Amino acid sequence: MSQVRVRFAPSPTGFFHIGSARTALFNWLYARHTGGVFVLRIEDTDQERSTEQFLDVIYDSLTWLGLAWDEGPKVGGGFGPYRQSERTALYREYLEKLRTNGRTYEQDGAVYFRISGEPQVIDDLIRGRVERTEEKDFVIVRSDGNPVFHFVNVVDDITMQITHVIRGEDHLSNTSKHTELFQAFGAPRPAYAHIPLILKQNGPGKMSKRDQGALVEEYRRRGLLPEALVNFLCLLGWNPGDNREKLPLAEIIRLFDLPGVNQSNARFDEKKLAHMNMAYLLEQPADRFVALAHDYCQRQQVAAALAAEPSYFREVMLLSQPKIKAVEELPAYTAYFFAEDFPVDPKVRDKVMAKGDPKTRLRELAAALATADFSSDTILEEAIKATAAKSGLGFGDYQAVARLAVSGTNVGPGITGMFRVLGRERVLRRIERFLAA
RNA sequence: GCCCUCAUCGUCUAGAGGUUAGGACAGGAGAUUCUCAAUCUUCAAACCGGGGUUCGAUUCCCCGUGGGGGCGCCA
Repeated sequence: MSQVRVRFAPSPTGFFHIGSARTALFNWLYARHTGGVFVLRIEDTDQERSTEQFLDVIYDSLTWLGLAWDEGPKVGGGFGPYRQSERTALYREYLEKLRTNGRTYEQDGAVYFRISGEPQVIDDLIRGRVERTEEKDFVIVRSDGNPVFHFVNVVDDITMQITHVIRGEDHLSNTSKHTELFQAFGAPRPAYAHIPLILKQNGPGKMSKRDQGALVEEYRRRGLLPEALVNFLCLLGWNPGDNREKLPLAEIIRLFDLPGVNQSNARFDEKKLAHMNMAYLLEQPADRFVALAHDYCQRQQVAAALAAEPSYFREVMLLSQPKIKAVEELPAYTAYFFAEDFPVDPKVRDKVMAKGDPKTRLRELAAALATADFSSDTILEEAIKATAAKSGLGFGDYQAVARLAVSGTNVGPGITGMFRVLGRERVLRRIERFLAA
């Protein structure tokens, strides 16, 4: 059997949609699974709407997702060029074939394709047998001379020797147009696999570019891990056949196959994506996590964090890694590590100060910390416990007020780690200031 | 309107002609911790309706209903 050749064929007319990402992903997975070739083809025949900016969005998004193409723009290949705007001679040639066969006619300056009207039957790898009869002749070249999608799509699939067309279900009804054209060219047609659509999470209809969470670029900007998004997208319409959900890409590649793809549309669930992202974030090696945090701070221009010593920045981020759910929480979560004028949550203050004798506790703590060893969390913990024991109290009686004084809030990493990273001087200064206020 | 397509917890899904219909996210309740998370335990939550076929259907078939898509000189 000859090598599998699949293609992802976006048009650069807007930002990169999550549905496009999944279509690209399924094509890529199938190519990797079968040892085939993943072709990127740019469908830019709509000159009105296509732009170079959106072309870069496609390249950047695919690269970010880790979906490298084997043939296509930038990497080349034996079936180029890979932008339809550069293949006009080929289209003219193929149009001529139809013309000589008497399958075209002109009307209002446009070229129409004369359909056979025969029922078109496809044996879809996902949906089974689908039969549809095309009823109307359709335009294949616009009056301005530009060829139309259905035509160029088929010509390119023929000339690029595409073996499997994996695309969204929104093309299922169009397929009869395409098979008519394959027939007219006398060319063998590829196998089809129409994957279900992604529906918007609220309200009716499929996800569109305007919907919340629809753009890949958005996730990237927010610091989402691409591997988390990829894993999540795989699960939208496919599963490994057991109860596993978070699984390595290599394992997905090994198990992925077209008949395993679902037939029903799936609703997008950002909560599940967020959970997946957290799971991946938790297991990131320290260096990668710090790099992600730094990238994000740079993009968001978090000046105070960026101004810090790299080793200090690293300590702060590693302290936060097990506590956060997303990189985008980092600036707010770590603000008090990088500035003395951090905000104090009034509600937390009222609550903490209402119970017991917090100021006395804080004075006792300050006295102990003045001589304590700040080099390790456990030593600090022991020191605080010893102080508490003198008053017949426990660690918990000091924790809340200490946290409030030093960070202004009631959420954050453990206070011992917080103290260690901040250092004695800063911690004592904050406590003094708090007691004086 | 015509055509295509789909149908299991709120959501993503597993499942099989006979199952206590399983898992995950979200939600509830506990446990744990130094707060908040995470983690662990636990609760609640589903086979769209009607006809068939069958000893038996949520599973197979038909109809209906509901959802989604297509019907562009967009892709």
